[in-house]
Amino acid sequence: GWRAGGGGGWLGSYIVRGAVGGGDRRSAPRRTLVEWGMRKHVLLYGLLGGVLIAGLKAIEYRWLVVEYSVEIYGGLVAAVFASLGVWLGLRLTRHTETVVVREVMVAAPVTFVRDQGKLESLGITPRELEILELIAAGLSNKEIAGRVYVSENTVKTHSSRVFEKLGARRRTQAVQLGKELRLIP
Amino acid sequence: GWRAGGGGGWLGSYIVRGAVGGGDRRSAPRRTLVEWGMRKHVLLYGLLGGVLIAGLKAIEYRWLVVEYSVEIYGGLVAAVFASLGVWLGLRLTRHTETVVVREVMVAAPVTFVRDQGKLESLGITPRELEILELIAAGLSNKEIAGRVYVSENTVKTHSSRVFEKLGARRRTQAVQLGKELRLIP
DNA sequence: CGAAAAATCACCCATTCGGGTGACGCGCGC
DNA sequence: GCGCGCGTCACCCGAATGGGTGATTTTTCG
Repeated sequence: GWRAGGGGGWLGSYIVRGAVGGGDRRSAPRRTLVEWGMRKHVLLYGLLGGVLIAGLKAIEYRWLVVEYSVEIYGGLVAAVFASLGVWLGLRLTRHTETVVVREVMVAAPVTFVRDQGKLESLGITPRELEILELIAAGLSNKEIAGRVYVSENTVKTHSSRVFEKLGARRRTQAVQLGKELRLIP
Repeated sequence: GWRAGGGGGWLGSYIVRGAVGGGDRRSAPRRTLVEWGMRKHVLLYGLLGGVLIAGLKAIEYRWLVVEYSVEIYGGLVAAVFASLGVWLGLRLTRHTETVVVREVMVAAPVTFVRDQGKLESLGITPRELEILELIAAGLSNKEIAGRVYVSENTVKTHSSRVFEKLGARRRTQAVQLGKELRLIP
């Protein structure tokens, strides 16, 4: 015969110490949460051990053949505690996440900011810039004149001035330079 | 007394089956590697179990008081298998990584991708596209002619065709449309 | 091979563009 | 008040551009 009470208590305390030591090393960063989880696990573990012992003791007086009880008992204990160990191990490391931050190139919404400094340094007036924008939009001088309600000659004057200030000899070149210098989007 | 040989073998085979089942469910994706690791673990596990049984049997004939051998045996088995279970559980889930992809807004190096579909649907030839690009760069027909080693008349023909295909009436408009349609950067 | 597509070049004509000059009015600051 | 910057407009002229037609050569592809 074997004494269930003494065995159960001894086993329980032993496992408790082992489990606490292992868990504490692995989950150092989040101490508070893990410690609570550990206690819960330990309690559950000891409880299950006690239930097992009690169950085995009850069984002993009913069905089991005495001659093989040691073997069966050892096997059951090993199997159950091994399973519990695996389960506990999985529990302990279930939240061990390795966060991998991967930077992904995302097309940034191109917010155009006009280079006011370059604008002033070149001496380009607001009206001239407006004409340049309309030129960049692909409008002819006549169309621009109609759009801003001035004569075509005025548009030509403005465009000539802005070309001169940009150092451009053609309107396509002016557009190209204007985009490069961040004067127009 | 108890029979170490029979007990060891029975325990070993039981644990093996339990461990294989658990590991197989959790690590389905990387089957080959894990299966090898599993076998290693299983072998190690069984081996340790056998060693334990053998050790216990040897100990039985030397020091231990027979009356308490069952209790001690059960406790040792439980402790060792519980530890092994924890260890095995940790092993099995050690590489469980949760990859968190965090998208970061980065000033996108504007990778221009030409819209080949629109290019073909409009029937714009490579040469015409080349001329359009040079127009967008702000070059005159004469400059383009010198750049690509053809006569100015040829450049005019190409530009006329590409204007017609784009529905543009001026080169600035053609440039604007070309950029909108993602034909030129 | 042979047809279709692409590339090349020429000529003509009208429009647009670029450059230059001159002028007028308006608002702002010295 | 006067100068200055800015915006406006006009005229002239040469160059560049756009549009059309026609033709030849080269490349591509069935």
